[in-house]
Amino acid sequence: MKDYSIGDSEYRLMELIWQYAPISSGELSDICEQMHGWKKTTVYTMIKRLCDKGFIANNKAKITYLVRKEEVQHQQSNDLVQKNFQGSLPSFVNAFLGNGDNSLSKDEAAKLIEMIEKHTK
Amino acid sequence: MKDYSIGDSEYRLMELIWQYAPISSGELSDICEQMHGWKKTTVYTMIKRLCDKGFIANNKAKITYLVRKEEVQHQQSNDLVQKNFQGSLPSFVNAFLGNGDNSLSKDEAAKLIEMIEKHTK
DNA sequence: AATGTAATTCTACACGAGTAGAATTGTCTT
DNA sequence: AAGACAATTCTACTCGTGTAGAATTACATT
Repeated sequence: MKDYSIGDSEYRLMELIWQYAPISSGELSDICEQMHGWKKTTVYTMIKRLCDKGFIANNKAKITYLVRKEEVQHQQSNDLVQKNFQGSLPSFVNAFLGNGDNSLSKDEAAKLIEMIEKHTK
Repeated sequence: MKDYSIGDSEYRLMELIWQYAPISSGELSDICEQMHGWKKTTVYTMIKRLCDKGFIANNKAKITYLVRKEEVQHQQSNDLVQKNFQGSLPSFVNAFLGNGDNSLSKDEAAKLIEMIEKHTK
């Protein structure tokens, strides 16, 4: 299993790449300038590091991603639940909902229950 | 709202503190030596940093916690879901469950559904 | 070939977290 | 008071990440 550890800013960059790929590094740096105020060298540094980690590829200034967002999210979710809740989804949800300060809409509840049923053996 | 950012090892130490508090720093360092192989100065360093961050207090070598585990977990869960899933619990659960490789027991499903219903408006 | 611009790498500094040795302080016992 | 031992702080080094200027390379246009 790959290691999907990634920092905060790197993840924000990945989100843009997932959204726009394939995209040129130049455009990407422009977008980051707009959205986050990052200097272009900063963006290039991050691009390089993400390449080194195997998240993306950069061929002739065309950026493509090598891992899908779903994979990363899946792994990160599981890591967190594993680390903080011994892998128990109910424990996580319990912590997430807390005491009434978080509540769900009808629609969200329906979606959740449907997923739960689908994944129950 | 307080900032509950905390590292991996620090969290493991917190878990012990939540479990055993109030406990002396000496005992704590012994336990850490056993469980994690940490040198006592390492433990004292972490204790100090956790004190500085306001997570715990150290009075006359008696360690007590200042924030409950539930608070930290609640905040961390929400941070993650906010950052990666725009606050949507269904999106999180969807990523967590993935494609069949994660499945729930009858019991877990029941617990989840109960919680969901309780928190649905 | 010379120049201009985009792309990329290099280098560097800062900060938090992980780790731990050295030094210091505190306290208890004799 | 002196010595022993526990408690604590200081210092320091390593990594990953965030950030960005300087330098270099690549390419296109004159």
